[in-house]
Amino acid sequence: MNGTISKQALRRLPFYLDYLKKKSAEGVRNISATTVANDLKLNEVQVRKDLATVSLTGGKPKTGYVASELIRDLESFLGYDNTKEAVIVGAGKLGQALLSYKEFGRYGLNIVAAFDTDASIVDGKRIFPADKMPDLCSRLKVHIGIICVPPEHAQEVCDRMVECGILAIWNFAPVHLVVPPDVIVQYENLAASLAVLSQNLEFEIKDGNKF
Amino acid sequence: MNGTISKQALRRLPFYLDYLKKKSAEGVRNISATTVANDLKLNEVQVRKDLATVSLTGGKPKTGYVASELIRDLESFLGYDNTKEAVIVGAGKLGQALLSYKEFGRYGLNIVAAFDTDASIVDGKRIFPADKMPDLCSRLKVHIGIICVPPEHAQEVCDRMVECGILAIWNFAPVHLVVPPDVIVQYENLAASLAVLSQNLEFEIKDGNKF
DNA sequence: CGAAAATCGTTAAAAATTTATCGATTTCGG
DNA sequence: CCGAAATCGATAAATTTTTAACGATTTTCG
Repeated sequence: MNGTISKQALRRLPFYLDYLKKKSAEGVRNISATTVANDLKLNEVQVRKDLATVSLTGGKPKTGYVASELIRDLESFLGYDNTKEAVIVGAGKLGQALLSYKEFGRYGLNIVAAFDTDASIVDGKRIFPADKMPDLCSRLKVHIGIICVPPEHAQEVCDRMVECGILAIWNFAPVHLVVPPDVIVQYENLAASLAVLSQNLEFEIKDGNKF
Repeated sequence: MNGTISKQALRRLPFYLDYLKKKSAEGVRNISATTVANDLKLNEVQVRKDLATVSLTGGKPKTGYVASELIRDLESFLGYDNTKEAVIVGAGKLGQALLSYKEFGRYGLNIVAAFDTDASIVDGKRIFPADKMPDLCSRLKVHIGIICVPPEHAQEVCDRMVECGILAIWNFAPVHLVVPPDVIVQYENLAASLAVLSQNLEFEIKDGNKF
């Protein structure tokens, strides 16, 4: 309905999508924002607003949204129907995990190659030596780079990516990256999530499970 | 200084910590909120406030904070000096990656065991059959559970964990989990991060790198 | 010593996000 | 057909988070 969306709301959309797909697979045809909110333990108005932003047709009073349409609209909004190419640098455990994560295809992300210092093969996919990156990125017009190297090498890998024309970097290394203003970095920070979890757990234990 | 902290701020703390450790290793003794903010591209007041909440001694005008003290205070605040035990269920690629991620120890997290349907060995660590979990969790008083199984099995693993006395769940499966009110769930949602990245990239390309 | 520069911590304003309220619309059951 | 129940979409209030403004303190240097 409305094109703009907040960053927070954007992060909720994949949740809705997963949920709706599950419901849809269970045979649900129509679904209301109220139901989604209850099941996902979110505020009803928030869900309604989020869905209104992405839905083209809108919902109908009393019946709600048509699940299949809503799924389609969410996928479209999230760009899942518009595959983007990406490369990974760093084929350690994490890099390998991402490389063999089959689901990325459904998220519109196609990992076309992985690089590391020494070439090898993971899950049937070749790992290329790092110096092949520039050529490959420019030839295939890859704009997304995923960094999975140890923190001390992250910045140099980042610099290399920028030289190769990468515009968006998904950084799994726990360091801040310095990039030109036209390059965006999305930090994937396990420590940050862990911090939130631990903090909450601490309260939980301290309060003796009050609630 | 002040005990309360916002969730957002809490997520920034590990960033500061990584940054400060790097600087400290480079020989920096004193550091100001201004410098941190500039290097990390954050708002100066925000950084100052964040640091003020965790720092016991506070900073001094003109010189800033003593790096080593600030690091200590951050680690203490984040509970990194107070190790918590955790178990992983699901020893696929992601589970293995987490299991062999050496840095968790520095984050106050000690993964004491991993479980999966069939027992095996990863990185010198034994993977136990899932039915051993209840016994082990209760004996070792483990309160954190990490879910790395495919989405369709996440809820049942979650239920099992709750039965075992787990109080906090770090969920890497892209599904919402239903838990009793005294159990907390932290979702680690790769798709959500990817959505933010893609969305930003789209604007970037559309705007022709205006900025 | 004393003025200038840098930084701190606090208070206040602005912006973003979440939550509440309400009238309008659609379906269902009698 | 008509009233009750459910849901939508929109507007408004409340909350949270970020950013700005400012006086106070400490160091540096002429």
